[in-house]
Amino acid sequence: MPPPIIRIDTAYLPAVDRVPGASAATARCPDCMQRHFCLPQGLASDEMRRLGNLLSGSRSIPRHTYLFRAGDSLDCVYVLKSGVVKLVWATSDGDEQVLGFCLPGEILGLEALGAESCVNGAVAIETATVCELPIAALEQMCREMPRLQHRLHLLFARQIVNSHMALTVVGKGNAEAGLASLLLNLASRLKAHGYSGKEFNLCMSRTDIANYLGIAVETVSRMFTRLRQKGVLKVNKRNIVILDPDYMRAVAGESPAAMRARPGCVYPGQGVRARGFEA
Amino acid sequence: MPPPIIRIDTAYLPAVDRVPGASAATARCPDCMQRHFCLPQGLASDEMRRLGNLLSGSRSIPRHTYLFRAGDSLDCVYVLKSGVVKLVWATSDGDEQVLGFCLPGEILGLEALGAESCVNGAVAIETATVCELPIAALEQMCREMPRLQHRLHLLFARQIVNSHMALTVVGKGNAEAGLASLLLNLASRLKAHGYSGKEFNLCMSRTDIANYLGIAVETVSRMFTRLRQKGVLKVNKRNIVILDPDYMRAVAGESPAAMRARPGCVYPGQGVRARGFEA
DNA sequence: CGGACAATTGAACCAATTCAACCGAGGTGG
DNA sequence: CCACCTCGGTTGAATTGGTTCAATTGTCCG
Repeated sequence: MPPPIIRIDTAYLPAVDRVPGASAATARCPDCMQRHFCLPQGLASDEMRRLGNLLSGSRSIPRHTYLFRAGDSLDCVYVLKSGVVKLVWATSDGDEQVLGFCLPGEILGLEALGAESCVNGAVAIETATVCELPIAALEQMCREMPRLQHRLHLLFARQIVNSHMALTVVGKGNAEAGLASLLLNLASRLKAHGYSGKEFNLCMSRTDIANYLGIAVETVSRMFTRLRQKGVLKVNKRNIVILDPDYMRAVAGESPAAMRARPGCVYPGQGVRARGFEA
Repeated sequence: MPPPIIRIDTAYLPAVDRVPGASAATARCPDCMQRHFCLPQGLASDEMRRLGNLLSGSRSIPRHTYLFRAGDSLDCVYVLKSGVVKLVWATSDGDEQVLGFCLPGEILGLEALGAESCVNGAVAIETATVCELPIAALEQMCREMPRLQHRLHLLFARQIVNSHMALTVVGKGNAEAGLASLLLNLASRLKAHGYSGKEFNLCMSRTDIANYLGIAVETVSRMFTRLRQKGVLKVNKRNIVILDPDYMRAVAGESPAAMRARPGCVYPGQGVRARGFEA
């Protein structure tokens, strides 16, 4: 029987990308392979060390178990070191709604930071390891370290933008666009964390994807085959290769082309600098 | 010709709820009618005063003008004192995607806080007034005032939760549910800020609603008439009265089951300690 | 008044759902 | 070892909810 650590570090990677030696499970921030993508990004080394000392260690979350549940009052936020976690929340009719997926290097539980309890749960899709960051200490440290504070705000903001991106795509009546967008999003997030932007393993089931995109499982399946038949994707079970990123972007609607000046809308003039965002 | 201030303060209110004397446009935090719902909620009076001094004054945003645009680099966040603002972002094919609506007392521009530039724009639907909060000063003050820091985090978290709620509703293939949910959401947010939870004026056009919900305008119209025919809503132009909230909640799917524990509150932990959710 | 725009309604069409059968992989137990 | 079951995934055929196209009304505003 293979040691579980193998699956942990490589679950979301194609075989070729595996980094065999890097056992990140126990590393503190300054030694962690995620340090350049994770919360402490941009911190000075002593700041990073302090942040690392804050961590109350790593935790391993087996597949299909909850990291936290709706209604839990969190006193920590979590940084995902490896594995994949899905964010869910329960609808009144008993089934769950998938809100998003959390990839390695990303942060979990921010949405509960100022609140007393969390409205959504987090389930490991693929065996995961997380760092725990006590909220009180994190807030204290943000007060002392402007750079960390700023970084935290950036991560907050990203989460919002990410949700916004999901909104633009989900339920636009276009299943193909939704799937394409999700795949591009996952690819680029993995790429941002140092992995291949072209090939990756989907850790989530078709059911989860369908739930997230607000479409039926059968439709997800059909869209995969359609994209495969068009030669845009190579699909082998959950291993995905993006063959034609341009086409993918085109069908996805390419949400944040936001930077184009739109004629037909008035400009207040006062205070707001439009200053041609170069195209 | 009626003075514009009338429209500003009452645009989102049914006539009966109007508060004629309250000209909030120039008030500083300690005197502002929004102070109990807005950013400084829970602050001590001297803290509130300090925050108020930070404000670089109020700005008025005429209808259909941008508060900020995608690509702008914001050095302020904004607090909406009156009016309604929609958050939008431009898709590559030239049309816009409505990401959400911002109601009085809510905060704008958080999503740009840590970033270099903003990916989404903000347009006044109804003539709006905002307070400007220089980001640098706000961050500085958060470092000095833990309560404010915590409050800011809460507002961040709410925005995320709000996006999540939108996600669960949009594109569930059920237009009626989407509309019902939006109306309930608006109603409860207005209620949370001291207005009627039953009757209100929709400030947004059917087109905006359709865009936001990811359905066609015609469908929005049909859903309105359907809900009206069922006796659930009273619809008069943009004036809405919710006659049967239970039915509304039922069709809306009532996404976060957890949220039913606290009636009248969309957000997690609105200052209220909500321990133990049943179920 | 006339033009532009918001909203509503009707009819035809189409994409995605639903219901159903099927396949392969994995696990279990006789 | 094979029979049996379950589960995730794919595919087919029929149905439907929402879109699209089109026409109508009403309202605001120059």
